[in-house]
Amino acid sequence: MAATARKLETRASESRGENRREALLDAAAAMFAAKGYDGTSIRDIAGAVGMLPGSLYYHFKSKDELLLAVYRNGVARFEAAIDAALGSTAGDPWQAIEAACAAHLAILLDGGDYARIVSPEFVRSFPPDMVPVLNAERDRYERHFEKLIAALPLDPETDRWLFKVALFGSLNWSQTWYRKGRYTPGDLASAFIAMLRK
Amino acid sequence: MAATARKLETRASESRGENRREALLDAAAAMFAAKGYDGTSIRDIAGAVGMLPGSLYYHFKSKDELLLAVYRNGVARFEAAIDAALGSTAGDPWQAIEAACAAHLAILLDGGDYARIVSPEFVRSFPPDMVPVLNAERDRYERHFEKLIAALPLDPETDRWLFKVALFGSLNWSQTWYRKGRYTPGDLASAFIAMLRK
DNA sequence: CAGGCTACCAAACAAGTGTTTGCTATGGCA
DNA sequence: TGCCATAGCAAACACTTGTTTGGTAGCCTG
Repeated sequence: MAATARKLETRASESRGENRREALLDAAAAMFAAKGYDGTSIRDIAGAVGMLPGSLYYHFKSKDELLLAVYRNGVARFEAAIDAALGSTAGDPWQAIEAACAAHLAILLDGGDYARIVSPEFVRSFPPDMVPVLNAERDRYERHFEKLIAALPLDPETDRWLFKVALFGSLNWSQTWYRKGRYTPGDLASAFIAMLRK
Repeated sequence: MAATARKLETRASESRGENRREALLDAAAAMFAAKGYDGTSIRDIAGAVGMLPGSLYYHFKSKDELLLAVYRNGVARFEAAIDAALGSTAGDPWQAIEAACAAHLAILLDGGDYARIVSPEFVRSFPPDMVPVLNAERDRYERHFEKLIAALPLDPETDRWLFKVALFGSLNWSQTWYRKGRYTPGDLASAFIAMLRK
């Protein structure tokens, strides 16, 4: 999408500069999301923006670096979403975590191609040596949730680590079955939290 | 594992017959689990059992067919595990579903290479036209859990479909973080069920 | 107008992919 | 002894992959 080449653009600031790099990123995100990392070739990505395969290497020095850029962009969207959600929340910890979950689900389920790639569904299509690097990016994001869970008034015998993985499982698993229409991300967030709240 | 060629076997029933086919299946399962479907080549699999790439096509007529055979084997292990678990359970529905969850986790987390491939983590490394076929196999399995959830005495306003996906999320997500030692599959099953039970 | 930088083209590279084909050693059966 | 299915070898097929290399328009600055 938005991949038409603009050959005859006269404004130098548009036909040159950083925007072709971003076009490559957009195309890469879309194709990674659709067909996985190694289901997508350099030729596919370059072709989508009207470029030859070799030219991509002017902007990114390897396919791995391109993946990392796309992945970072995806994680950033999640972070921005929960930052925004938590900014407008009162002090109630249950309300706060529900808002964070709703924001997380909104990005996960309908946040565009960048966000979809962050899902572990894609992990197995990544080069093995890239996986630790990418996971580190995601772990940083998950720490926001650990803080929210720490503030929750849970039963003393409830393991907060297990609470976190149970919640994250419910949230992230929804990507495997969710279809637009029946539930909104907000519906799911409140339902999941209600099930875990006693 | 168990991939040594037995050239000098005299017993015909061992050096011939179906056992080379099973050796290929074992090798394929191990390598798919380790490096993903398209991270594994026909040459890798054949080489692991001391065969040349072309020879594999005597046993399987395509790489896709090999994948399907491995996947079916994986699903069968899950089914066998919960069948066994439910056979020795009393009538209490909460106890029954906890037993099923424990069995599911035991296979998911420590059930060998066949079972690991059933996880959606691998979906993106499969050929797109195979995905519906494979999902159909898994859906059949999940129906066992729907029955168990239907028998649960839940609040009337609890959506049982959402209950199922929340539970499955918690269970299957554990594959992304679980490491042997700290928790047993049984620990996790009882913790997850306790969180969802009011 | 000269020189250099940006952004890209054109073409090839070496390696790896799934698969097909023709042939052959082996053992069981008539 | 002759025959035939089994199980695999050896070698190639056509194709795709990520990446490199040398060249070159077009613009900006001096």
